Amino acid sequence: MTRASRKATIYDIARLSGASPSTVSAALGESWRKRRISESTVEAIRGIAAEQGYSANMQARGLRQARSGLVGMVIPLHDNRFFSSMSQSFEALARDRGMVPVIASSMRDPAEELRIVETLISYAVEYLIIAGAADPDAVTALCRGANLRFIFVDLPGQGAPSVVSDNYKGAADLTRRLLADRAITGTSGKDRLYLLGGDMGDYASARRIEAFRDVLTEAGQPPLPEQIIGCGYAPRRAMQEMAQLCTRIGGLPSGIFVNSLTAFEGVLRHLSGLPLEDVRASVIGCYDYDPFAAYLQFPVHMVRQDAHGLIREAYRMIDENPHDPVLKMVAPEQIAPRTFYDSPFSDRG
Amino acid sequence: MTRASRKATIYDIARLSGASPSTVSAALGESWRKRRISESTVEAIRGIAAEQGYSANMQARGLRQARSGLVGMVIPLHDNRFFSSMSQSFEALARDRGMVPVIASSMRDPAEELRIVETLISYAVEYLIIAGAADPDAVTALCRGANLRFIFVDLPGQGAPSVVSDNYKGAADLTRRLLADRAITGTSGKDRLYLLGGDMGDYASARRIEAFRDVLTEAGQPPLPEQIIGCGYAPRRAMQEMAQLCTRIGGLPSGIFVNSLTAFEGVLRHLSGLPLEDVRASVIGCYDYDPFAAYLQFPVHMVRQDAHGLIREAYRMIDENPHDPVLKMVAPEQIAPRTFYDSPFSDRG
DNA sequence: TCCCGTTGCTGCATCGATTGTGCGGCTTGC
DNA sequence: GCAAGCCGCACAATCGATGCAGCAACGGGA
Repeated sequence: MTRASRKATIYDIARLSGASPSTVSAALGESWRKRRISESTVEAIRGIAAEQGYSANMQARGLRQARSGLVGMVIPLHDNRFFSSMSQSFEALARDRGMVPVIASSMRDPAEELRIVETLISYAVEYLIIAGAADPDAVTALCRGANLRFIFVDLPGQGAPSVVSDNYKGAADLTRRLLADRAITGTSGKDRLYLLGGDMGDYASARRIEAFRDVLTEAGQPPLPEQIIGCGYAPRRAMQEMAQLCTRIGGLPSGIFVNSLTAFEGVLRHLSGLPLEDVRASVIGCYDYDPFAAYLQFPVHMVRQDAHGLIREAYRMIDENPHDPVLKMVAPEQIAPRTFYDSPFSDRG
Repeated sequence: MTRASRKATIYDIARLSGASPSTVSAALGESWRKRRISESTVEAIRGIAAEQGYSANMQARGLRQARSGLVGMVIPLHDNRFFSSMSQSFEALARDRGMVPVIASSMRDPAEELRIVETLISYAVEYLIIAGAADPDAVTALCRGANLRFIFVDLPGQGAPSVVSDNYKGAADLTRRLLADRAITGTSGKDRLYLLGGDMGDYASARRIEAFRDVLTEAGQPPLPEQIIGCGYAPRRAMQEMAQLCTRIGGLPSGIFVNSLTAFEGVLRHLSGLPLEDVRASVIGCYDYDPFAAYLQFPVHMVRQDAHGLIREAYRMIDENPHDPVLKMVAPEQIAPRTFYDSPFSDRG
């Protein structure tokens, strides 16, 4: 730019090129052939535009065309392996279709989540993915009101298109693996399998708990209420609950099913204060995968949720735009202790 | 909305309320007092707006006001503990000042990075933070041309305001810790400290390598060129280089300074195939922190970069808007092996 | 009664890009 | 020689929100 006071507009380019603004607009876009602008004019205009560092004002274009080019996604947290993998896939797929991704995190706060959705609607996002929704019904109402195409991921919405992990199968398989790894009789407080972490109320946890319950029941040891500790996702809270549990039953239980990586952080924190042989006497599973967590001082059975698959299916559903709300399931993957999973982005870092 | 065909506008509200569009605009905003709109009118209009599920069109507002309410940040990757922590802080601080954060990842591709910056400029972001820039000079040129306030984080730009980790100090301290932990003579290929990961060309790695070199030199064992293996950040590549190194020197070296968490993933992958006592004979450090990596089967000296602090300083610099470009340093924190760090978000998950 | 000030609101231009319509000028056909 | 048609472009309306300037109505003071 010769004068850096302001961004160049098509009117500036028009003045400099001697053409009209509409000609400039056409020349810089795709429509110049249709509008019968001569190639020489187009080239001249494009030259000047490049010289001036012109770039279109998307607010003006969006206003006129009633489309913004934005796709939105709401996640609970950035700072989380599962959701940040989703972000990576979401962004890649958005750019593949020439759209600009906008990702916002709600901190699992329903009010914040709603505020974010409203904001994204204000910015006229064309589609919206809501991952791990805190209040799916309110979000559904908002999106319906704004006539916005939206889709839930990880946590489904009532009567809204959703893509979720197959939490039941993932948790059932993990529970079976834990039972197969150690003989657990279920006859004393210590000799039981405990599930720790997650909210009783949220869909994913509910399905996992259901699976946990069913598998234990099949195995002839239906779980007592105190075997299921839905203490949320926060590391600190999980650590406290873990400590309490150990105090209550007088030591580590035979097996622990940890419901998320963040909760596992807290559990690990507790375990790290115990003698290693005690920890190794327990069998430990975690519903989520992390390469470092896979190689701790004790073996951990893990489940890798297919973040990329979830997002891919979400986009597919957006494209197909089904008349009736669909619930699509994506299978998670069981990861044996001490195993590395090759992420699609492991050639980057 | 009574008819969900379209989003309500101030013109719809005006029609329904019998007021004029300008009155509606004022009533829904902050300026109704200044414009002497009566309180009763304001309430009536707000009632109707709420009923209609009205929300302002930010494209129109932004166009008119020449401000978008957006703040942008470019990061190399979402799927990375360091950068996703930045995202979390960036978003929290943006919302604190009533702005909407837009985060994009470049995959460390300079061309993609430039395209993203152009896009963000098109959307009229008001400030831009570029973390881990792949091509700082090109970004600087673009932002200057668009008259945009921008700031580099983690990797500084020439003659542009920047906030970076104190990589020299962090790496020097880490190197010293490694040397203090094991007697390393530096007299044979195996009995040396190796640095692995990062790009020789990028600023952060360059400073760290400089520190590594200086400390080793002080200790009387100036490093050979082959002791510094700048193989990038990708796990797979780091694994291969690690394997090659072991082949070359006939086993694990006495010490390894791993330059990033992602490279450490690859290193771990190699180490996991070796007998544990061999691995434990080496001293291992990683420039980055992860709670699980802190509790592996062997001790790891870690460095935690203050992502939140970096972003906080970046915002501060944006607010202060210094005339001359400044380079602000933020100290990283040394984390002893088997130690947990309490993140500011560890009460969430 | 006239003038002035205040109150409460409306009209209109504007931001930058897009797009339907239209208008000269030149070529072509017969 | 005149109508028809194409070429290459300009004009003006439009998207939704904002904010300046101004207008009608009303009250109060002289």
